[in-house]
Amino acid sequence: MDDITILQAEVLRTLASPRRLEILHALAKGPLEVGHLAEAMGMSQPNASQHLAVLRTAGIVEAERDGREVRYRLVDPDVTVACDLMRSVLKRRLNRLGAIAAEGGASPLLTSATR
Amino acid sequence: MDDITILQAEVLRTLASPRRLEILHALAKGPLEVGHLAEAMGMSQPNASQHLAVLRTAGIVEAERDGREVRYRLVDPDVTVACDLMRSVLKRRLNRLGAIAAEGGASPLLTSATR
DNA sequence: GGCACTCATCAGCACGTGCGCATATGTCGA
DNA sequence: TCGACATATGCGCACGTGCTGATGAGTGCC
Repeated sequence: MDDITILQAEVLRTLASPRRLEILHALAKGPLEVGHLAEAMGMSQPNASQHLAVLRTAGIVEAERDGREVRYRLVDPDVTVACDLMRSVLKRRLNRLGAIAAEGGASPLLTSATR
Repeated sequence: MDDITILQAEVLRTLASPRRLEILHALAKGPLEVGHLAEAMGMSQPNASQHLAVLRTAGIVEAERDGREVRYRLVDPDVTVACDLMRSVLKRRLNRLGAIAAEGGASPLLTSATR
């Protein structure tokens, strides 16, 4: 099997978490410390630290010490560009399918999203 | 939490499998039947069918009966565009980090890919 | 040095997922 | 209708993952 395919699957699996997507979305606006991040999105500090560790292991974010705080930032904006592209695709789809669903059509895309 | 974020996480989770990425890659060249797909990538028929069911539930592929065979195709090439974009980003990274690793530097991106 | 604070890590549990295997459903030809 | 083929589904097991709670490691202030 292709190495890049396996690597890509790992990165995708890393991103396949609403929490981590939110973290990326937050870090896209600028670097943040662990505590601020945890408080901003209402998760426990260990949980935030674990998610950040996962993102760091995947090479998506990087850490930098500043006193007793640790500031995290995005390594490469290109990954988030791909994410935003997918995001916009899904947005378009939601709008299109939402219009269809409004007149009684069911959509597989929404079965789990609207439940 | 944002609905689109959750939806995106589900789609990413659906794609976060080397097998399914290979399936997408194969379907990108054109529609395929379940048996041909299973044989082409050396997986059992039920396994291929399950992966296709997952992709179909996520609205990434769609099925069409043709006699006793079922032909699967991509619903929207845009998703694969995002995938290819991420793929090229990773390729660039691999090349860049490979050059660094050649002179002794370690990289978190490669820890799991080269093991 | 001692204390308060920030972050990382560990242990444990609940839950989901992928796989092989067996089997059900659907479709065509004789 | 019966048999052969293509696909889908259900079951069970092994494994990975996310969360909580507790603890350890690093840092700055007194």
